[in-house]
Amino acid sequence: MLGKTAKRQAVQPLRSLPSRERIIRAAKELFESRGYHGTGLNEIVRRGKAPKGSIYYHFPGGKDEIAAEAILLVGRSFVENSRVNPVEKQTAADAVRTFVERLSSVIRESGYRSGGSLAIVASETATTNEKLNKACRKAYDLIKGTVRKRLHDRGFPEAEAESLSTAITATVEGGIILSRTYHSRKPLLTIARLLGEMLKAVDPAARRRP
Amino acid sequence: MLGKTAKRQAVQPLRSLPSRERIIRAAKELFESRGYHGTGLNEIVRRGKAPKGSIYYHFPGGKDEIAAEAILLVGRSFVENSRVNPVEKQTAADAVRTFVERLSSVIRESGYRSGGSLAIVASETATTNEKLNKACRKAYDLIKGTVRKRLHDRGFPEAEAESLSTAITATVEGGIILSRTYHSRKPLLTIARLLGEMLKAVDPAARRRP
DNA sequence: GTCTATATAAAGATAGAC
DNA sequence: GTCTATCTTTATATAGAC
Repeated sequence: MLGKTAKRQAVQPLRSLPSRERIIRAAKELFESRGYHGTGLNEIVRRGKAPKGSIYYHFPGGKDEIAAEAILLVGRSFVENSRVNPVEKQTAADAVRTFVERLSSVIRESGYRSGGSLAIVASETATTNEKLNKACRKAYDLIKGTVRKRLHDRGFPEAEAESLSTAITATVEGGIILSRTYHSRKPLLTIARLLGEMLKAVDPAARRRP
Repeated sequence: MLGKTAKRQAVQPLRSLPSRERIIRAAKELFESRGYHGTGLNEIVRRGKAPKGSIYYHFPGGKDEIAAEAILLVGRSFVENSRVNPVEKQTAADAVRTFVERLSSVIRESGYRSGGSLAIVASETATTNEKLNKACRKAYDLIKGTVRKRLHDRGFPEAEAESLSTAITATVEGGIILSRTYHSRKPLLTIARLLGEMLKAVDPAARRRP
């Protein structure tokens, strides 16, 4: 457990939390649904209820710096979220299935605007913005690393956990895109089921009762 | 077979082919790597070697109309491409595996700029541009329908072919994003292998020799 | 830290000559 | 069908008062 001195500012160091953090969160939400190029600084400060004049005080690097922080927040949010929701007693198959099912609910509740996904910004900046490309890699490393670790904890060999973490991440990202495009949970629910079946079939811990 | 009167203008009706078609192709290529919002009309006409002044003659609907055509071209290109490359004698597992492996080569050769993917535009416009959202659905319908048909031809039951086509499409789309982000074939190659193994395990035609 | 005002560039779109 | 010139809007970014 953490001591009493560890307040709820684990991730961001010690800087000004209120305005700066609100800008990052607003950017994250807007990027998720409209992409990097489709989101203006005006929209960000409006949504974040932050003063426009102070943007370049908090982010001397401008839009790029905001985006890099927002992207890393996506990765860190995933890690944090999967740390809070234990799913310890579930098999790998059940854990992935329920995670994707919940994700599909969250996306539907957002009107298919949200997605918790890096896919857009990563695609937009893969070969056109080195700084943001690096940020996206870091975020995917966080997500994939978390998935890999969970699989390994459940008895999957290192190499297999690594491969599966890539496939699971890719499938879920693609499923998010399909569900958002079709405005329907169905693609993600189909993927939840198939990923579960696939994992059950290859789970070394589940071979006891096939 | 087609009669001699059917020239190579199957898809687009009878309009002016040269300039208009070049604009659509240029838009498709630019959207794939930079997205809808990240691509300007100036870039499109420059890349398509088309006169800027004639854009609104060919596309009265402006950028949206160009984008809708470009998106449909992605879907039609996939169908056409999979019609030209027969892969008739392959199992479903081998067909998918070799397709994704080839795709990873194409993407690498483009400097990870290309991707043959709708993912970006679909994500950008899922809830912000109804016209383009519909175009993206049509394109995904074409892609998923082709995959589904191929699976069904190989003995997969209708329902299973439908589910698998969703999962395969999603996984490949996600894999494209990962490979482009990491500037590496590895994610797609991993996915090619795992998709192949997964399909082999569930292929009703392959149960003869497990 | 926050605000207003503004510089500067680029976007999408139009008009009208040719 | 094509071209140039231009309108309007919006974008990122900066300067400087408070």
